[in-house]
Amino acid sequence: MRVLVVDDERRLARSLELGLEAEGMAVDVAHDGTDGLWMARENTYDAIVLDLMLPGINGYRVCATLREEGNWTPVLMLTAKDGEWDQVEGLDTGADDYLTKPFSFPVLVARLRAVARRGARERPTVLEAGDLRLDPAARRTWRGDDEITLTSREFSMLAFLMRHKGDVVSKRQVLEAVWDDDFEGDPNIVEVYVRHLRNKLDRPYDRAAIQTIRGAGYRLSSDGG
Amino acid sequence: MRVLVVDDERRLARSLELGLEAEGMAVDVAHDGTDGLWMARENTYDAIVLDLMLPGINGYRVCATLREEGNWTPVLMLTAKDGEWDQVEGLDTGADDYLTKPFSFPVLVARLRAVARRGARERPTVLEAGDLRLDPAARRTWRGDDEITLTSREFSMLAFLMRHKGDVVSKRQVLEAVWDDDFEGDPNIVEVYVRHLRNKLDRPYDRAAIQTIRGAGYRLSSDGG
DNA sequence: ACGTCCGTTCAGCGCAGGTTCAGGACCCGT
DNA sequence: ACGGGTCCTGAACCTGCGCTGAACGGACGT
Repeated sequence: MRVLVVDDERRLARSLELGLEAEGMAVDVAHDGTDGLWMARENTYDAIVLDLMLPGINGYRVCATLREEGNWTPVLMLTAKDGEWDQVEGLDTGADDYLTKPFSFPVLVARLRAVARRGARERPTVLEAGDLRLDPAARRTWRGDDEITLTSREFSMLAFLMRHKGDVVSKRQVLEAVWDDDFEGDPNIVEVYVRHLRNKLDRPYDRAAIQTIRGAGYRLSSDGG
Repeated sequence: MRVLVVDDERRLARSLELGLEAEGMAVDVAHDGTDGLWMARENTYDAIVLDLMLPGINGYRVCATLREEGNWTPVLMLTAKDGEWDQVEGLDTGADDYLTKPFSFPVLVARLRAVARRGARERPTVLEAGDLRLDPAARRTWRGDDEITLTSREFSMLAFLMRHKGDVVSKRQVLEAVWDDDFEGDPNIVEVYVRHLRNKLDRPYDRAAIQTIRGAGYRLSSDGG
């Protein structure tokens, strides 16, 4: 059984590596999101242990990216938080299970085996908000029965908004999720893309899915406007 | 175990850093609220030691901001005062524990470990006071079934009042929490915003959620008026 | 080489919403 | 009754946010 461990806490990663090898698994380790993503792409694993908070690209995006690329290797997400939201979030991204830090090692092994046994997910998740639908794996979007063609940036921005539907997300959050954690350009780019999305999703249908909350950010209405 | 220490007293911060590292922890240090907030956002810690009184942004707002952004890293608040208000205030903000200066180092370590072990807090539900409801994540407010649209300032002021429902809060406290702890403008701004809130929340419903306690401050009635 | 598509930057504009201010109402002590 | 202080009120002012259209430049295909 081949396992990839992605965690930036070296000591934890190291002890996981040793522990899992003691369980008879073949373990690869990556210490940040970029490496993790790269290794997951290049190799075939039976499961991936993925920390949510990572330097470079966070676990959330690593998982989402893999899924969007059609890679359905089982993912066990590690998270330092235990809020209900994070659970939903993790699963919505395409993680198959999650574990809250701190966790006991035997539990991790059990969950990991279960997730790997269950095999890769059969069905990709489709995000919905009213009559707005978005399929991350197929990279397709619909408003009702009409398919909407979006560019790459537009798509990942809408995906992010839909994962947070109903909640206000700040411009900063959007930048970190859709662009990069250390994006240093003009934040106005977010406004520009909101505009693009509105032109494609709202204007032709006389709807208002994306609301702007002045001084706070944007909110995708959970009923699609 | 990764810990972030935010304290502007360099000597104390330094000795905490050394002491905690001697306990086997990985310690990062920030000397003001702005840096602290930034580091808490950028990294993942098992716990944060946060001084209440800070230059830049005070500890109260650092914690509140993190929570509003969905960051539930355990926070141990340090305060130089030992007044009842500060305890309530600290915990209401989303701090998990507090410690009054001066404190003994072993006690700090013990509390810190306890707070980290207990893990991050659960995400709070919406704030309620009678038929007044406020959802920090969605940035929405209702009186009964009617949704009330508030501006950014109005919203954060009402959020503050609701976190302290039933308690009298002074104008000074409001200024420090909603504006800045070094706000130097006309304190009358608080009265102006109380007025705005009353116009939106009370007047149309013939209610009186926000009471003024002459010479002391304001109180949000815990039953919404 | 050229055209097209996308991502990004930029400057101008309109206005929501924040802040200030002055006058009036009210409360309280003397 | 009077005066001082606190709070309320309405309006005016003005900053900065978000919106918009256009232009630039790189990647890519033809």
